Amino acid sequence: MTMPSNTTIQTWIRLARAYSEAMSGIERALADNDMPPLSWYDILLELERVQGVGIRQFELEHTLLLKQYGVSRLVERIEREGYLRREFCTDDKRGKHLIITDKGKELRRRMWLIYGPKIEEAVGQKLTQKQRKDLSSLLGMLINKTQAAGAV
Amino acid sequence: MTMPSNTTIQTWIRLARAYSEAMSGIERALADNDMPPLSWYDILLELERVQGVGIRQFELEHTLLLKQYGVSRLVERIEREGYLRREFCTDDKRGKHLIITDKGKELRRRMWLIYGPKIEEAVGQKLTQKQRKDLSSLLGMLINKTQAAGAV
DNA sequence: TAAATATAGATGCAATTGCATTGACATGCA
DNA sequence: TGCATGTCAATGCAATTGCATCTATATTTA
Repeated sequence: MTMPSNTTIQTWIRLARAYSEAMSGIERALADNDMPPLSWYDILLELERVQGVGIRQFELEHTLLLKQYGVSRLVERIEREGYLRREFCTDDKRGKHLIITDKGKELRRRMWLIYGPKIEEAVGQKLTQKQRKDLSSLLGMLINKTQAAGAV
Repeated sequence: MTMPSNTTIQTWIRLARAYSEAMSGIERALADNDMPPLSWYDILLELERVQGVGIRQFELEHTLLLKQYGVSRLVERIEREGYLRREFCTDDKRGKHLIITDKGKELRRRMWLIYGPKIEEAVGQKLTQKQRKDLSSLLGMLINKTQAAGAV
């Protein structure tokens, strides 16, 4: 593998910068409103997507790019606060099914009221509709498509 | 502030995904080659940019989007391994000047041999030259321009 | 089927990060 | 000058993360 061109380097720098600026703004806004970190939102959204049937921890690893022990402990904390339940699997006794609680749905909804406007501020306000489509399309080319689509 | 459109949401999701995939690949490659995390590289590059005159810790906070205590401790660890020196400022006795050592320059160079090809893999290989320019330009519109340009 | 190997998830311990506060000095203002 | 306020950096303590390993169960293979 060869070295990147200057354009490639600059693109990477800006990708990192754009992401980091947006993300730190989001995390700050959540913390300022006494909300948990964004990772909680991502988990809760995935659980809400599958509508009650539950999801396995290892599925979250792949979907959210987390480490195995990361999921295990994150989920433990979220469960401790009552936003999800862990049920033993009947078909695979090693596993757990994760199921969002009503309280969890409510938290996700409240987090979105903070998170949504921050996305709009960081991305929506800065670009025209055409520019957003172009950017989305180009970013799509960088993403490993064997993975799931991903969460807001 | 209003809620984001679907296009805005998708753009944000892809931005996060593209960044996270690239970054985790980079960190994994560095760790696999017994190198320190990318944050060390960013610091060393900034120090190398200013060529011996040194840089203040608070400047790194803004340039690298780090917390004050984050810089303080990160720099302490890097210093402990001999990749930079901290000198007391004469003009501002509260402050320290950070200066990269020869060993630090050497480490940065070796890290680039891992880092560079990973950037090429994550960005360069996935896009044409025109696409890279377009992407860079669109990402540039998301970035808060009052901040410094940023590091590789 | 028994043994070998692989997978799901948890956990002890060390390293790192976050939060709040502190100490030391600098700056602004009366 | 003398005090109030602001800034630079460090640090104690709690929370989180990383790494390595462990237990339990599933799957493969001979």
